[in-house]
Amino acid sequence: MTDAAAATDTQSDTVQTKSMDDIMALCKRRGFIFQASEIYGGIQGFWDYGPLGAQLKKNLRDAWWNDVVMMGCNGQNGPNGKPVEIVPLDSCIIQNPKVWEASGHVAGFNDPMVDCRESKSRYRADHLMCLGEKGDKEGQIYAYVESDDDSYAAARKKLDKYKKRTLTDDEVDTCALTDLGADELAITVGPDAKEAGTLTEPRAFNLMFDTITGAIRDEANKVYLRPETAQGIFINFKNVVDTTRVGVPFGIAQTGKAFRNEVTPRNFTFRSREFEQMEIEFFCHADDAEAWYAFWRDWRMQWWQDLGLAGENLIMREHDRDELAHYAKEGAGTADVEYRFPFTAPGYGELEGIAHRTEFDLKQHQTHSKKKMEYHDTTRGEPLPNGQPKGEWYLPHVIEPSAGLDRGVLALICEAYTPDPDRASKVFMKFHPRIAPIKAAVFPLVKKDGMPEKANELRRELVQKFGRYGAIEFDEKQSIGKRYARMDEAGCPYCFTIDGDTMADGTVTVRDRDTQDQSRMPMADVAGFLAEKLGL
RNA sequence: GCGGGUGUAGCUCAAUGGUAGAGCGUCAGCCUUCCAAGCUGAAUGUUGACGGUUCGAGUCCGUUCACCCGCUCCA
Repeated sequence: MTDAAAATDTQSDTVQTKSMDDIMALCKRRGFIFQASEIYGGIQGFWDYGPLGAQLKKNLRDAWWNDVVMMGCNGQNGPNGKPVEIVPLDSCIIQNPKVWEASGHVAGFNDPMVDCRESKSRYRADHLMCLGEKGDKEGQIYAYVESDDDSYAAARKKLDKYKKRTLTDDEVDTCALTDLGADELAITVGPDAKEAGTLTEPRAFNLMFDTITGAIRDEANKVYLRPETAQGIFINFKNVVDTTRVGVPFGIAQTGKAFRNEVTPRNFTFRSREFEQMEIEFFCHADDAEAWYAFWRDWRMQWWQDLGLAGENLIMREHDRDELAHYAKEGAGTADVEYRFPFTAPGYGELEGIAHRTEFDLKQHQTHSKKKMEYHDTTRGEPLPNGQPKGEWYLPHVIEPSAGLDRGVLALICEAYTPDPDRASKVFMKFHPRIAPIKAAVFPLVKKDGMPEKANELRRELVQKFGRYGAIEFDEKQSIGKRYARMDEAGCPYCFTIDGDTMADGTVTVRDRDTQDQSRMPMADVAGFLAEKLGL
């Protein structure tokens, strides 16, 4: 998360006034999200989706799948002036562990950490350096943070004070903290500590979950649950190229679960240990990477806005060069689509990252697997005598728009949550009709005079036409006000009510969730009305 | 991992160490021609879990689990 652009939030404080506790209570009450394993006391970092949540999540996933994959960025042309080509993939959660060695995750996800008992600080062990007087085996050693001048200066100062004199650079010896033995660690003073021996032994944080394949528990058969779906795409790059009539530039898209053993799962579903990603790896020539990066960055922002995350709660943030991931250092850049959640406000939390990963991943897999990953581009190269291009072999660059499905759902829920003291439910969920889990409700005004039968006719028609997009509710119990109120809390955009006039002239009342306005229309027009509202 | 807070019905919350309750919601019935109306009734709890002190623990103590906030972390 970041608090960039946080300074401009004074005019709209709608999000800040939304209580995350209230939102979580509604999620439980209406069956959007439950704590996983709740009856056994829960389990940290895992959440289950209830009936409404599951449908909401599916609607968001479907919207992504349809717009990205099936329609190739909603049918628009890419920067090359041609339709954007995307093909789907569904790769395994568990792969050969060498995949994660090649990707850097085995090394990167095992950073040993050191805690300081005195200052309560935590450091990455490989980021800590130590200094002491040359040749001194027993005097105190001072730890400092690598390439942090202030931290180094503080350590030097502490050393001088301990030795009661100012040491010259030549008299000082430095080494990595990870090279220290237990004895030496006991006489080491932490970067933010005054006393020696307050640093713990470096402890590995296993950020990848592992398990074991085969019937026998043998460490040699250790495998990992994927921490990102992306690698499944990279390792299938050649398969797709060889078996599908796609040519660079093109993308491979995939949705699926990923797992990260987060040190501190927090903020409802925002940082879960099991989560679902929606990832595109878009392959293009290095020369075109910058244009494609800009294209994806802009379109992905637009996409989230079109789903209802409009306004100033959504921002696009380009990363500073020094905070880029290792694979993106040399690229055109990385940008995040970020949403201002109640728990991040006035800062923002990441929904999707668009990164230029260069050719890093394909190169890694080419090196580790010793399989050629280069693409033969027959549209490039010098023209041959017969007029055809000579062709060019290269490792494509990758633009990766990687979105968090669960984070998207959470943002949609937070955005939709709208307190309204003037209405019966006191709150309603203002979901965009396209992603609303319940698309419409049909009510007989009273349970007599043939109204339930008539209402059932309409219900049946709507289920047949729209049931694949979401639920069509039918309710004949209790007062009409209660039924409207229930639908408000579930976020159903339109309710259709059959009354005495319906029996006489065939018109029904349509009630709008957001405005609470009511108007009449012929029952025969309802399906057309709903189709238009759902964007079908 | 550290510090602080919280945990009682589906939800929001009460309950001096002394019989576990209310409102809302849910369900059933009556009533009802457009916004949780009205009436009647019903179901729902090992008070997060385990242990201890006590004649007696939702309440006090210990441990543990989960959630929230602040650090930390987030290839």
